[in-house]
Amino acid sequence: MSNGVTIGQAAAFVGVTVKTVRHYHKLGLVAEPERDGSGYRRYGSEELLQLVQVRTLAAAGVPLAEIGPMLDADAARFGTALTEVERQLTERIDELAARRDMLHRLADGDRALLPDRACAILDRMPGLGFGPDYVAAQREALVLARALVPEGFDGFLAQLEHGLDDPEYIDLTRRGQEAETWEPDDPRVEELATAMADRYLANPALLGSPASRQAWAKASAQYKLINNHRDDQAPVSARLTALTEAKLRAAGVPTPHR
Amino acid sequence: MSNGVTIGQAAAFVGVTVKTVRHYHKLGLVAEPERDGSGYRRYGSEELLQLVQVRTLAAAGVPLAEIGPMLDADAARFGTALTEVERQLTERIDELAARRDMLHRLADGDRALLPDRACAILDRMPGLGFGPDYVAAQREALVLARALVPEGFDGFLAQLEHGLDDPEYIDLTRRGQEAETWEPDDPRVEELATAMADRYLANPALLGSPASRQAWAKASAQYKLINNHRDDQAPVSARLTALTEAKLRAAGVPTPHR
DNA sequence: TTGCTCCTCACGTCACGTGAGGTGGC
DNA sequence: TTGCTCCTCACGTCACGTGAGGTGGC
Repeated sequence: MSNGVTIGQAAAFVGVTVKTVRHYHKLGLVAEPERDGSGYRRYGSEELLQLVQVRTLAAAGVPLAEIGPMLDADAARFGTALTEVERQLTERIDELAARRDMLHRLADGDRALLPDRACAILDRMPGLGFGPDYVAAQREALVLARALVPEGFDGFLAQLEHGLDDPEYIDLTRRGQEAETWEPDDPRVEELATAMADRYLANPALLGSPASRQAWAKASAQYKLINNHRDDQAPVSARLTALTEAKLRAAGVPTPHR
Repeated sequence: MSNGVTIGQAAAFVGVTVKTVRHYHKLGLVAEPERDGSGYRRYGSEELLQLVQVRTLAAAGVPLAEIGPMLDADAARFGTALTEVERQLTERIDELAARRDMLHRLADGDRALLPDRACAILDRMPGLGFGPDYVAAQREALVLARALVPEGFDGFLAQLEHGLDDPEYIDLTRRGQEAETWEPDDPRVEELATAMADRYLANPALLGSPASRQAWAKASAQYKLINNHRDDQAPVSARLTALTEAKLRAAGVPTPHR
């Protein structure tokens, strides 16, 4: 004479565990069905419908505490709530798809931290004669720049791209690399700084767009930090940069204060 | 002189809360960075990379307890683990997309419990002269049948479809509906049962395919339950069904025992 | 009789979040 | 000085899961 299905069958029907069904009962999301002679719950289609409703909403990410009120609301408000949940689900799906792409970039660590455009720049450097240490330092600087001054990042990338398209600038930068093996007071440092400043003045794109320069001017503390980061490992480069900036300022080009 | 970004900047960079970053430190998933003079954590690109790695894996659904071992493994095993995680993510995404479709069906409750084919059958019924109570009862029976005897469900649907394509059968069934207003011992019940049995014998598709009949024969307990479910609300129909089945058995057609 | 399902109740777990109570930086 | 960020430590929360200790059905 027992009517309806057991809790195990009901759970299997909607694809959850028995514990989950009991949990929903405890929270009052699904009405307790009648019991049979042995005290077993017996689910009819009424409770099965409730169970499917709750599970569908829960699986879509709706917090259990919101599901009760949703099901109690009238059809109109239930409908609008459903569309909203659907929108959020679509958002979640898109986000997960983006995460999947991110997993791909994780395969080689660097790419996870930087956008493609930045990776492309770093990828070009070894072919242009830059050593691994220099490229690594540039990567660190890019990562910190992106974390610290996101609004100036695109301009920074453009600046670097202009640099890699300017053979004379590349040449000077490569000599700057070698400078690390010189004594800090080597007169060639001063000489190289002058050549660098001249090159900047000859090709102002290397200094960045006005918008980019403004973003960095506003973030002088961060600029300092990113430079310090490199300077700790490369004292001669630090002096070279300082000298070059001084010469640029002398020529009327504003530079973030160090 | 402080090197690196604060915990808040690091958290914003990877898109998590400060608490989450501290949580990862507590679990040992991200190395504790150096502290500055005030005891503040200062993140360099090294720790930022770790943070991005952990977050990317965690956001992809990898349990935190598994992330440590994954990152400690060599590149080859890390790679295979990554592909596996990627596969699972794709699975999750597909599942969420299916959930979204399910939400759509939830908009009108019935459709969430039954596949399209079953809904189509129920949708045809009102147009063929069946009352809302009868359609509702059929819906309940379908829901229970799907939950209880999934392997016999498709056959059950086919049976119903044959019924809706047989005008004489429809006519008899509609009269069965009216019978609910008769006295249980009205002689017309007997008469109708004979006509029903004759119709079944004239159009054996109404009885279901051999495979379907076998599935239901094996599940006689469930068959009983589904019938009882309806009979509670419709005693005359119960008698009508019993009489019809008796006549079919007398004609040599096996019927699940009630 | 054995194994499977069911029952209740209490506690555990996972991935953080909340809040207390306090200090440091612009 | 005010508001914002940072610090630690303890406890809370959400959606169940685990396990104890027991009964019912084939």
